[in-house]
Amino acid sequence: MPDPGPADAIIALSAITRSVFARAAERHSLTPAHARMLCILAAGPRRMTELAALMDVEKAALTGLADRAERRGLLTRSASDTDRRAVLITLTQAGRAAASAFHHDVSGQLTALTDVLSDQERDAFCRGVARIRAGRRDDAAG
Amino acid sequence: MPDPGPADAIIALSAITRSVFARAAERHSLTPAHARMLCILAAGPRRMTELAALMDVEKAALTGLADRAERRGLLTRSASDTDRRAVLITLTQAGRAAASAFHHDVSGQLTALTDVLSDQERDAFCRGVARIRAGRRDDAAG
DNA sequence: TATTGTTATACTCTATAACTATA
DNA sequence: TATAGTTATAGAGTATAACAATA
Repeated sequence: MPDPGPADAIIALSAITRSVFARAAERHSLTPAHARMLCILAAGPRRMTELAALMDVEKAALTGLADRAERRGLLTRSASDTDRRAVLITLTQAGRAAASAFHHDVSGQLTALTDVLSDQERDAFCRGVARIRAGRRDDAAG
Repeated sequence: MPDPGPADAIIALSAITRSVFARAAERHSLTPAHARMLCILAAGPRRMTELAALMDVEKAALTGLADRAERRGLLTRSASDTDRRAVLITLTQAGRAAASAFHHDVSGQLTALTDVLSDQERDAFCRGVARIRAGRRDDAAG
């Protein structure tokens, strides 16, 4: 492998992130899947189907995931006002606290990784990722 | 969230990679865990303990993972010449072909993501990641 | 008819603890 | 004693298919 290339860079960065994420979840007594779910729900309540799509899992898989999180007191189910079939998933106070602590931990770890970069390099990195994300959204839309 | 920052950039990129990886694995009839294992083994045979460390799972978990991959004809176990306790995991021809096809697929998808960047930006991104990786290795060493 | 969520079922993935064979 | 790998066990995560309730 003479020239790593952008794909290998992304893969390597992802492996690091995966590891950071897994260890942080363990520190906060969360499974990686629950940690991911909490981070999404931190932005606000979601319906089951909506949350399943955001997590990229089947709705049937989400039922079990939500069951276990509910049993651990991280979230609650409630009825929707407008659609009697729908269920609204909302974080409990404990769930919000866990989401916040976990996110703070992970963010700190990941930000620390970029300490080796100059301010200029760090900005360039962030801009590059923003462009990639924007390009991907266009892809999905078009 | 007024200023995304480097942590959010890394998290976003990781989410994209996760999705690309999962869909590619599905296309190649591999589980994500098997795909990951094949990519590591593509570099050469490994002992169970060694492979478990590289995958960041317990050796007991690797036994089942290797069992299923062996059953699917992706790898073989063989005895080590120097240590009669050790087992050497080697890809079969089918395993090498699957690893190669999967890696090619994922690399293509990820490289395409960076098409929205200029050559200069892409180089800056790769250099940044290389620096982050180097910093992390120093961390682990020191 | 289509959609929302659950249940039923069957795997895969994972960790912990206990075990064996070897070093 | 320590290490390499397996087995036993238990639980989490996931998908597919079938279902009830509601739209």
